Amino acid sequence: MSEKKKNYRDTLNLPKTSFPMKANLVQREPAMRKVWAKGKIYEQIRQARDGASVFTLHDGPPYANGDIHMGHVINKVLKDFVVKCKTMQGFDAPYIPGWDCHGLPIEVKVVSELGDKIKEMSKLEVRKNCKKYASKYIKLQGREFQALGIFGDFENPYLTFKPQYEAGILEVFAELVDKGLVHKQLKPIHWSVGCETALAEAELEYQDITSSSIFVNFPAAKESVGKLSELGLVGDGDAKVCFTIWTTTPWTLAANLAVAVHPRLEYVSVSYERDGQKFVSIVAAERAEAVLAAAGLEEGQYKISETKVKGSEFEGLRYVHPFVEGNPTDKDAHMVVCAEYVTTEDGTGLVHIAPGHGVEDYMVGQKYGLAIYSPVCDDGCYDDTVPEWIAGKSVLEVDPVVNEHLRKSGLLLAEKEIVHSYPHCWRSKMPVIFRATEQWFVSVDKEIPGVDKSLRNLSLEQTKEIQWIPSWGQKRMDGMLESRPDWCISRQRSWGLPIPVFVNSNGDALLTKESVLAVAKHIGEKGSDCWFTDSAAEILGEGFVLPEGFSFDDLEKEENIFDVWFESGCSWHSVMEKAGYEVPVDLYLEGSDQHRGWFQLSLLPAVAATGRAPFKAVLTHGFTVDEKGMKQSKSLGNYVNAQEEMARYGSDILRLWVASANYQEDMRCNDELIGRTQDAYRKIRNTLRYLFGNLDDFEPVKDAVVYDKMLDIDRWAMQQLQKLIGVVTENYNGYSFYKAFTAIYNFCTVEMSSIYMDVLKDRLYCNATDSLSRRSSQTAMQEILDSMVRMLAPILVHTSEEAWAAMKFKSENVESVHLASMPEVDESIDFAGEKAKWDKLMGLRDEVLRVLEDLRQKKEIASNQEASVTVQCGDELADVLSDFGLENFAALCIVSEVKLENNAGETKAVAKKSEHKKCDRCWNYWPSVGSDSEHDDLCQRCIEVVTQAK
RNA sequence: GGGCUCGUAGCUCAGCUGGCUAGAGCGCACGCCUGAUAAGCGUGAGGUCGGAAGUUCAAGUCUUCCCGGGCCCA
Repeated sequence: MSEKKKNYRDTLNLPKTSFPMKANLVQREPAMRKVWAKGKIYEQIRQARDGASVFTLHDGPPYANGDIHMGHVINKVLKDFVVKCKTMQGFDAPYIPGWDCHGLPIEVKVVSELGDKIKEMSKLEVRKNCKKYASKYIKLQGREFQALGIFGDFENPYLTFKPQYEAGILEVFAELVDKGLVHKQLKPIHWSVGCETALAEAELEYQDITSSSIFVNFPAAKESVGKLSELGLVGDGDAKVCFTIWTTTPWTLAANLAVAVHPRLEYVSVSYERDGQKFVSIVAAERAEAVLAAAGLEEGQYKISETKVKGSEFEGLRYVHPFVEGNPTDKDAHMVVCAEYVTTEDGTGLVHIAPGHGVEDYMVGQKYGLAIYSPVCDDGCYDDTVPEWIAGKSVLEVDPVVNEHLRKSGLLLAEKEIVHSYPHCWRSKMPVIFRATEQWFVSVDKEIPGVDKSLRNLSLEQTKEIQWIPSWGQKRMDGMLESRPDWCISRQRSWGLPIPVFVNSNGDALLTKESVLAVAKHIGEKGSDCWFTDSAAEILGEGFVLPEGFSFDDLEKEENIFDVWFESGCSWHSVMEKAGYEVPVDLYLEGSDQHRGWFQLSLLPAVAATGRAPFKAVLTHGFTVDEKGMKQSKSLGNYVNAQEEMARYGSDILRLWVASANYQEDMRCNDELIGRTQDAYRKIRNTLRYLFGNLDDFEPVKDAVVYDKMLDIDRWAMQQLQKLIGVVTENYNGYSFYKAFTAIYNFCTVEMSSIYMDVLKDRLYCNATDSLSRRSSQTAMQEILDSMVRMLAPILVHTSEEAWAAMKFKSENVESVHLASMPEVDESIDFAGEKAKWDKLMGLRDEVLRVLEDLRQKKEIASNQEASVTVQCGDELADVLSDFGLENFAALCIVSEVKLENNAGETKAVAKKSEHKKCDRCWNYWPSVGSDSEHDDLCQRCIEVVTQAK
């Protein structure tokens, strides 16, 4: 008996394929990449698309430092999705990866690695080491990116230290100079004491720190006390009359030049006694009680004046600096001024002003003609213009000294500690100070000649022309453009592109469009090292005509370098425009932090130089967070190591994880979550494998069945495929990869695995190999396999390639699936018109399956094939069922028999164990089993198949 | 503190202009199959739609406030 059964097994068309169930991605992927590398796949693709419409995704340069992390993975994989989709849609979509190579992080790292050796090294030698360092990481990251299955011109990436790139930066800079947007100015900027350089906003990190916050009495000058008496604020002639200020940075008091009040705010005087000395303090009415509380004075110990005076009344009054004798500047100082930004949120309503140490202070100082006094050196220590007892001390450590001095002189009204968020240098991690230095700026508010608009306004106009994905990107960018200050583009370091300014002995700067272009030409040939080796004459060229007042033997080179953001912000020109691509490019795609960073700082130079944004569309993605939605960091221990994940699961899994998440929001990510995408991968892979297994004997040219002659359920499958292609196309076009993924995945689980492929088994396995019914389903399966593999190609780059290679027949005669095209919807296949019918049939099928489950729970049947089902329903459904055919519906439910009772009542399915015998070959319980005495264990269909085969 | 943004089952996502007992897939539980087999199928249990007020005949969907998260800034 068992022998007999075995024989029947051999008469079946069981799946057969060499496409393995186990992916073995970690082993298989590198081998596949070797084949791609050997065949120069990227070059092949570019050649194949030569002459096609161009789609330009311009790569934002990652910083050439460290291993790649999940942020890189998300960004680069999304970019690769875009490039591969566009390529498969027929575009010539180049991908030129780039790296940001200059800048502080590398220099700091190199300097610390060099240690003491650095003292004997020239700038040039330091730069050489930096270049070596950057190059190492460019190679490393390049390998890591390619290990993700990313295609691109990794042989010729763009690097911001390449001479031609540097020349491009200067060409853009020349335009800005020509338009008068570049100027030098003494201005407070963020200064890193640790790194001894100016910092850009993007180079700051905010951390909570504890600061000493102090209330200080600034004694009013004698001549001003009279005025205060007139105003009715001072009665007691013995009292020390003071303007009371509050500050969280005591060290800046040394540079104090004024006290600001709000012109329309009301002020009062409070009288009290301290250490036997009577005081009268001027404070904002709203702040009086809070100030007194801070000073530890209780009710009865003080008196608040009835009189209230508007701040504007104080303008021009004088005070005596609490510890600086005389005026350290050559301009006016130590007076009360008015400023709109003074608030009563905290403090006293009087603000100490140090124009050299705060942006708002600076602006107030400009208005009142104060000096920009900044008595702090590069290393963060006071110079010798301050009182002797603090001269030379580090401002980061001097606060207690200042406080103590004030306490001794009786002017410290109160002191307490506060915790607040304060900017820190991203490299040295030290608190940043505000310090006025001479820096180069790009003006955002100066009118650009010819257009009569400022760079700010012109940029704001441009954001309207850009497609922002998601759409709120514009709001975000506009907000930043509206509030940003002038762009400080100079840095005082070695590792970067020098700002091409020459100075003569009069201190006049040579900076013209012509001079910058002349430098650009020289640097484009020799690289920026030449700035440190060559003479001004060599750099500018012998033939350069100097403007009046300059001569070659009286030209010093400035040693400022550019903010790296200015460098990467010119990539649209250095990389794209110079290579002949049209600018604006089609797409920039980065994390949403780049609204402030690369997007904005590319927009500004481009708008300034060309009047237009450098991109047509900007797509941003969110960041990875842990499973609870919290920020990931190594110190919190919730950090996901991209290298480990790749080594554990393979890059197709990582890519599938990227594809499965909605990148517009934060993406929850940990090892478990990535591991779970393996389940989805297996389902997709097994779906492909099943299709492969049943197509082994199928030759389309010979066996294919035209759509009209296909079986109903096969046409249904074809319809579902068209629907899927439509959804996937739409979502690939809209960069909604996770929606495309969901559609493909659900197609695999529901339409294919749970319905179609299950239903098909009887027909595929048991019908005659060459029967129309079998060929019909194979035709659909071939089409589905071919389309699925192509739709999966942008995401599962390796697996789809493996599948493509395993396909005996393909819709396109190309070696790699990445050279193939995306499937397109076959408009002749109407799935909408058939939907109503199928909804009814599938609904009824669900009902039948529920009834069968009941039967199974009662142990009356095991497999569905053992069941006989009776459907009771009304006319409408009965008609649908009759048209479809009861035997077809039985096949759809994988039961042996379906009977119909048109009882005009509500729809109901009844099931029982079949009364018929089981066919030993197909396991169906059909009436025909046993009707043939020669084959009493078989059904009629199987008898025919078995005898025919002989 | 400010700007932008997000918060629907354990996970990934649907829920259009407010309108039936809030859906899907995965995962989970239970069961079936053993002719896709380190596979396949079925059934089922899971949700105060972050919270609270409000507008409305009706709110996951609109308004306000609050809570929590993220990015950027101060």
